[in-house]
Amino acid sequence: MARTTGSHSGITGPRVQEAALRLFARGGYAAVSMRAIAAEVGVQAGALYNYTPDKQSLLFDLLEGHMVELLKAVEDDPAQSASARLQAFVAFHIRFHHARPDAVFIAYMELRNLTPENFARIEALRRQYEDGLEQILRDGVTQGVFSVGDTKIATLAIIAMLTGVNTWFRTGGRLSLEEVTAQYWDMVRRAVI
Amino acid sequence: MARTTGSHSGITGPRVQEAALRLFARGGYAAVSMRAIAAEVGVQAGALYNYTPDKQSLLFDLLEGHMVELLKAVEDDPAQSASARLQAFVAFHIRFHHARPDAVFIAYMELRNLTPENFARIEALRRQYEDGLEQILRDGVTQGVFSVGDTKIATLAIIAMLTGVNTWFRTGGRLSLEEVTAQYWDMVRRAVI
DNA sequence: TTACTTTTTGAACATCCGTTCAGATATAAG
DNA sequence: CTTATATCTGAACGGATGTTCAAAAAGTAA
Repeated sequence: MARTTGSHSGITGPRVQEAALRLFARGGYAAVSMRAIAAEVGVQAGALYNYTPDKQSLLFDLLEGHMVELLKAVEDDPAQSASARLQAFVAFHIRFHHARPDAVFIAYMELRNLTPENFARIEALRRQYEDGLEQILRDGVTQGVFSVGDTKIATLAIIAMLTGVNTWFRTGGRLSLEEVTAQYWDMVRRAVI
Repeated sequence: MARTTGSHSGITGPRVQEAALRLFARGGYAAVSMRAIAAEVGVQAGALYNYTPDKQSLLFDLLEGHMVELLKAVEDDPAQSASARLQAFVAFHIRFHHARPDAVFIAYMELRNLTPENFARIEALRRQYEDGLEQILRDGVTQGVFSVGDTKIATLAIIAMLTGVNTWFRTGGRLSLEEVTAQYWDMVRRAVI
């Protein structure tokens, strides 16, 4: 046998990405074999190479796709007050990351498995995202509504704090995501205002 | 040939742990072979099994050792003010983690490579550490000096924020570790007081 | 039906994996 | 020096690894 009934590139391609994302997040890049990804898709290992030149590209494409999506989704209206912009950022970050736990996990864990060139490209995208938050903090300081010693440190501190939600929050727990977001916003607000 | 000149258990044992720590941190548990660890020590792969029953135990012992050391090193004097205790915790956390970047990295990244039983044991130790901070926050709230909506969330937020220092801070950069610590303490203080 | 393209199989490649163990060698003890 | 023990080597085990590719099957178009 060879080609299976109903096989189609437009279907298998995304399924390969999804399977790789899920398995990389669960077991780690190095621990997941191409055969395991293929089995998840319901295909033999050789067929994966119609959709990726190699395993490394599979990882990089996932990370790059995640970062590009993140940068596309984040919004900032400099016309609004710095406080409102910061609140919007906090809510956005928690919501966006909560919706993609696997991609977020991989984006933080598998950087070391990228080639140096690929690593640099992902890092540039991450810095771009950080710069968006730092600009809000800078504007707030300039306008005299924020009191922040070092905006770069505050940026990294806030992002680390917000991303941490993903490590423990589970839907159906003691608090809703909205309640959690309110709590984090309260802490962020007091930390910088 | 077999036993090499100067070979000794008291020397090789710790060297195996150190090599495993360094290599796991750099490449990830799954990506590091026993042969690579052995090469780092300057020994053949078979010799490693004089010091660990298997690769899994090597990882678990590293994580458990790190967590036990962390719990042993953290100090808290309930007789002091909640604010002083919190400041001491912030300074301790940053200092302790900065001194052990590899162990910290592994402790956060390789949990998924532990067997369920080993994972549960490490998680229990981590929770114990978190509980120490939460107790400080609770006491502060009880004494009316802290204003925290949810002490559990605040605990996780603070720890995530502080641990994040390890991902970017490098000695010799723009700021000293003391300056960074002061900045973080400022943010933590304002977030909870 | 026929001709052509897209997609997948299944086997093969060389290489690496964790782990075991008999035998060899260094160290320590008597 | 002899004996015993601790330590390490080197080879071997079955199996898994990423990747390639000719051949086969399914889909598409006439």
